[in-house]
Amino acid sequence: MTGQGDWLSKPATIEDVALAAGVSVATVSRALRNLPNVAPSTRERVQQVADQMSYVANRAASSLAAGRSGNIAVVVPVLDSWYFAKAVAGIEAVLKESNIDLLLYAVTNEAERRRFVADRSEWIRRSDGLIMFDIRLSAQESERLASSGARIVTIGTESPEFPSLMLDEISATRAAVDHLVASGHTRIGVITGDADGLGFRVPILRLTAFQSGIEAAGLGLHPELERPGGFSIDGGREAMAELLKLENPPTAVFAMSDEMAVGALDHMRRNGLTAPDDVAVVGFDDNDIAELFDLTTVRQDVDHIGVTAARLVLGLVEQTSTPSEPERVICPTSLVRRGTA
Amino acid sequence: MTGQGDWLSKPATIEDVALAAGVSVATVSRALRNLPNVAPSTRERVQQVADQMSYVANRAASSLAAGRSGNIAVVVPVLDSWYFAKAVAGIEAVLKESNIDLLLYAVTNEAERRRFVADRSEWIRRSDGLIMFDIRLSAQESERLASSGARIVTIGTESPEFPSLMLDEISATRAAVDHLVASGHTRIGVITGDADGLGFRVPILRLTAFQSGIEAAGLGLHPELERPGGFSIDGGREAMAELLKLENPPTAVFAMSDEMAVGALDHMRRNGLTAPDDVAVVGFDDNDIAELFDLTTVRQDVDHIGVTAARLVLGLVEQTSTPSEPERVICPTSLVRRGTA
DNA sequence: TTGTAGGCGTTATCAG
DNA sequence: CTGATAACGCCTACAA
Repeated sequence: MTGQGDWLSKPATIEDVALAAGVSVATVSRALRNLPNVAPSTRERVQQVADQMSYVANRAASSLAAGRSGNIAVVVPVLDSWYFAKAVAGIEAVLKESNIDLLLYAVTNEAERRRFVADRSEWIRRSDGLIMFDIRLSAQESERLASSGARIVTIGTESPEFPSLMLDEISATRAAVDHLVASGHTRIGVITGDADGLGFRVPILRLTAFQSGIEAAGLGLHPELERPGGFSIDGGREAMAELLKLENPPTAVFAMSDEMAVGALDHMRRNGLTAPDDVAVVGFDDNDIAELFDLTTVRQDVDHIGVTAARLVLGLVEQTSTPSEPERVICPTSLVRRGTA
Repeated sequence: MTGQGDWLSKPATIEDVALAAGVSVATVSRALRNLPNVAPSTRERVQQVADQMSYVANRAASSLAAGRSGNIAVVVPVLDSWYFAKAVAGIEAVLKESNIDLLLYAVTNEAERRRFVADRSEWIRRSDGLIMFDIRLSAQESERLASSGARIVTIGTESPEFPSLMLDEISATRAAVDHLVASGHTRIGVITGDADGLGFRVPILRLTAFQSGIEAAGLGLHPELERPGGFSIDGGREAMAELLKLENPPTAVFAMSDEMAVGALDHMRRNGLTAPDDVAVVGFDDNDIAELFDLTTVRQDVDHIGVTAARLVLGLVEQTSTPSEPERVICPTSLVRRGTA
């Protein structure tokens, strides 16, 4: 029982440390933050005293004085999905190294989205930088955000003002479609996605790519083969049900997420159908359950996306000057061939 | 194009508003926070001026002055798992209503855990309250945290100092075991869990309950039937592989999470085995994929857990006095009977 | 290398 | 009901 840890039950302030170490608060501040111009011996002594008093700078105070909050905000449309959970995990890991905190916001529907961009200054000033996933921004909105001094990295969306991370949706989707075409399929369906009218950009890109792939293969476009699946298992199930009810059902289906693909497969199984014999299925993501279903899918490295995004914001925060041309990172994808297609 | 929104490209301060409204900063502060003792007319005018200047209080400044950070920290052992993602989503939804921010920390291994409790003051003072999931705390550690003034709600763990949320692990597990026993099984295996030596309390409780269930049924305890699965799909797969290699393999298996159960099922399928004919399987959680695998499992309402935890911390933060007896909430579970057992 | 002191933007106390 | 005015705890020129 040492008991020397706590300081009078009230947190020690920088002044307490200064007093105890026999130096000025300025020196303590510099010493503890590893700034230059501090004698090694002084630094060490201050360090020790601080440790002994278990001193830790008051975040609010230093934020106020320094003008930086010391945290990064992450905005996602949903939390409880494989993709976002994984991405956030990647971000957290990076931020932790820099001792900066992660503020998490969910913008799950259009109403929240509007409020979010409307109250921009409020959110922006709670953090030094933002990572926004798939949040649609009108030209005016992103312009305003930028002029509000926001440091933002967008994922799944692009705007002229901010650096962004995207998959090469075109070639990713084309890989899936081409694979299906190469397997001899001529009637290919697609399960698209959106969530609560948030106007995701990604499914639009994928649909366009899908269509161009179909046309490139000399196959006609059939709107009835395009069904929304809401990026959920249930949605995938229903979409597949609709597709199979068609007079002339597809022999292959591309789902824009593994969840939807798995839902589709489940519907098939329940009706005694199997992939790829009855209908071939390709998913997107390569999440944990893809392997369980032996699902052929387009893999993306979500962890890497999170890590990269985090590094990007940190870069944005460090540098004072905004680069003329915001960086655009394209993340790689690859087709994982398994049993369903 | 109104253009009246931004204020000189620099955020307006409370003083700017006061000046523009012709009142003192004190009045502005009171008016905007809906405190009493402000003339309705005054309040309205201030409100308008503030809106027009799109003024929003500086979080750091008010935190410093008020002594409250305005955010709640959530500490989880992993982010990218169904359970935690879902729980955090529930928490976020509640906090959003109170306009308080969510700080997310992952404490994924023992080293991080140690650091976390060691630097307690640092974390504690970044937020007004914490929600800790499954983080093991020694008596001394929780004592210190409490005396550091931490307002904590624990989930999956209990300590004398803090309110907590737990499942009734005993009866939940017993429901699973009893179901298996009732189905005539006499040799029942269990796939346990832990993650990176974090010393989860939950799997220990479940194991104890499992054992007592076995004994209550008059069946002998067989240590070789207890296998760790690390709460992952792969872990479940391997555990089942081990169990099946036994000279006298179990005819039924209880897995402490659906992930592990599904992994186990996958291993069986690959070896031409099916549930429940070859081996009956019961999982725990009832997550999204449980239904896909027609998995009999113990359901818990994770969203509700998150919501309740959030309300608890908020309560802790509001009230100044700590209640003598920390609240203990027991969340309900139920056995969902499907096809695998 | 170190110290002094002004300021960061709010809140809260205490008069008026 | 409203207005001064100390804190709040730290950072950062500027001096020394």
